[in-house]
Amino acid sequence: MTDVTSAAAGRDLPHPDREEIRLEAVLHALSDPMRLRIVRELAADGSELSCSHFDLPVTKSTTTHHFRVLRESGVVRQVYRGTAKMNGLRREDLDDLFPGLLDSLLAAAGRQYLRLGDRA
Amino acid sequence: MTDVTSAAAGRDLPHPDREEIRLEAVLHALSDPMRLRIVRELAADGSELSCSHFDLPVTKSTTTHHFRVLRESGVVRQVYRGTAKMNGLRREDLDDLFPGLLDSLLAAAGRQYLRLGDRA
DNA sequence: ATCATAGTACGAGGGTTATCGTACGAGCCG
DNA sequence: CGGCTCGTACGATAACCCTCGTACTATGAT
Repeated sequence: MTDVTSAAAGRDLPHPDREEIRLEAVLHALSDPMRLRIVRELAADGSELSCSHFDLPVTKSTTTHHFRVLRESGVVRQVYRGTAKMNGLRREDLDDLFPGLLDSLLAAAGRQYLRLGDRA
Repeated sequence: MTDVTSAAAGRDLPHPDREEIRLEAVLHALSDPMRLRIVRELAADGSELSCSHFDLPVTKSTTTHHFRVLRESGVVRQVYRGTAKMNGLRREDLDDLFPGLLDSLLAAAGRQYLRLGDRA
């Protein structure tokens, strides 16, 4: 049986409630190039992605660290599914708290990418 | 004679060119509560304000530090006028680089203020 | 010239961050 | 079971950041 909602989905991780999300924390999370890149890919894809889907130029431990920062700041929602940990943007929560902000940020990041390319 | 454009206006400070402004640096600058507060006041007022106009709960040296971060990230433009140092938001530059971002950011900050009040 | 005001420079303290490496745990597959 | 992959935990390191105090410069007013 492969019920996604069963306990087989794995232990769950601490997330801030919507009301606990702070703008400063979100901006800090997004001020790191690696994390901004993760969020951009997440937004481009639209669905949930595993941590290992991202091919980042850092080690596994560092990757874990960045995803934790994103989760604890309220930017992403993380769920275990089997051995994989799936990551999804908390679009609804963020749009509710800060209407238009996420889209502006993604647009700004996209523009800068077009302007400067990959060079960090 | 009180010509504002004369050399009497004082030495000038290094600012990043518009094209050099990086989103990550802007987000980092705005992720500090003190600096976010400064930017909010600056936006609310609309005109240039001196450093000493702000009544921040930190020392003068720390205030100097925060304004430098804001200037070096391209968020504000600083100009000496007599003994005062005037600060203005770089609205045009930011709007050109990242259309809508500053307004979204300010709106988000305003919303959070209404929601949570002053308590940092 | 004297003094007050606005801000700077420098150095230090204490905290946080990004990064790594190695060792470990938890699900899956043969 | 045994091994593979995914991700975690922990410790270490080096860099960075916010804050302060003290000493200093520069401009304007008396």
